Amino acid sequence: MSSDPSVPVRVRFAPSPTGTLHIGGARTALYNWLYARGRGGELVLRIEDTDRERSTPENVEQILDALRWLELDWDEGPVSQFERSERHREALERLLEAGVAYRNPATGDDVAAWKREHGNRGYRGEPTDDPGAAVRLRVPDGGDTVVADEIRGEVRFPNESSDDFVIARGDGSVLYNFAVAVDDADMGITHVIRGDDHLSNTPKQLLVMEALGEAPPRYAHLPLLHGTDGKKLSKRHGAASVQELRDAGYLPAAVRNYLALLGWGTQDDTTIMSTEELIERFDVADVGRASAIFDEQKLRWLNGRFMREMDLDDYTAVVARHLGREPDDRLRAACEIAQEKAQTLEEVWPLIGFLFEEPETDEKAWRKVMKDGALPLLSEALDA
RNA sequence: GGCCCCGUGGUGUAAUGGCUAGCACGCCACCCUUUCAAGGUGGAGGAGAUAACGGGUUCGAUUCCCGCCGGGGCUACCA
Repeated sequence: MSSDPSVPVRVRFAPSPTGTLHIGGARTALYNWLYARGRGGELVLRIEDTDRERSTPENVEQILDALRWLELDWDEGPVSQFERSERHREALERLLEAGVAYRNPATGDDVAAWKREHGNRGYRGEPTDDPGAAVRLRVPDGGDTVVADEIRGEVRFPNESSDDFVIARGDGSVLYNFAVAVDDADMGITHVIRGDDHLSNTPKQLLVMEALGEAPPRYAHLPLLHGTDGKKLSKRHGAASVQELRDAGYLPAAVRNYLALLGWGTQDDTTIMSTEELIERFDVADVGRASAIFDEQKLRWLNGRFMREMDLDDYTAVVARHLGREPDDRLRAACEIAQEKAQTLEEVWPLIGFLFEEPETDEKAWRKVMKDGALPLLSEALDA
């Protein structure tokens, strides 16, 4: 991604704590991290928790936990967006006073009705004096709002078809698209790297920044990750969370490598890369435009490669931690055998477990095999 | 419905206005191995009417343009 080298890169990862971090979010975090680390820039972690209904401390902790496991560190934060409400309120007041934003009581149904009468043009409402009404931003009637995207090029959104959208609730609390614009500007974010699902939100954020007199950052919208059903990956569709990957016995380094390859590739076909190499080679401008499907088979293969390349002491330590055992000599000896076979940490125990615990005898199976006097026959063979 | 994005083998990707569209995963076979893996070698698979499909530009298009179909996103006083 090209940018003014005199301005240090400053990116942010801004998840909303409405559930666990799934692989789509993890990839977004990774790309931001790789980009920042590759240019000596900074990564800010911001928690988009303005939805008080769905945001919980547990979910925030889940996200931090996932990030730590992935070994993706950040330079600032976590910053709670909700705790910045004073700043948001100030900015909102400014727009209200300038007349760029106005209070309006219209509901979603009202807006839909208005649009039906106006040939689907963007909603334009009348200001009201009611201090308890929601606040909308005035969208210009003509022209386009254009998003200069590093991955997709210039994307134009005709203003005429955009509604005057709500930026604050009747109680004065601000909405997502407003808070994001204010925060990105305030925090001096230079590059916004996020999922494609935000591309349609970008003109709104651009309009807010313009109203505020702020210069916009650069944008890069990553293609979304889809499930095998072709649908957007989400928690609801059972998308794998980062902690599930951990429990399944994948190595953070392998996950980083795999995730990096989901939407991005090297020109020379290099597949297996250390994190250092990833940092050196990755550029968000080289990310593809098409959505990708998460393929666990390739992750397994990649993970196996990483596991086999570890030295035995590290390997034993990692296995011990996964199993909740002590990395003693016995485990080390067992690991030596398992290392060439296992693709994931989970696969290690089935391979070596018999060395640590008495195997259970399946009575039914035993009887089935030992019928017809097989036992004396075998004993005889053993003696001979 | 409106606005927007996307479309290279099953999956992830690479290169390219012009040799047989490359690589990886997966799949098949063989080798190695007491077994299973791992590893090695080779192969099938993108219809010799190949890049969803149909047009166009061009001497020539997967690559540029248009259309269409399909998938996806946004369209909340959610994020």
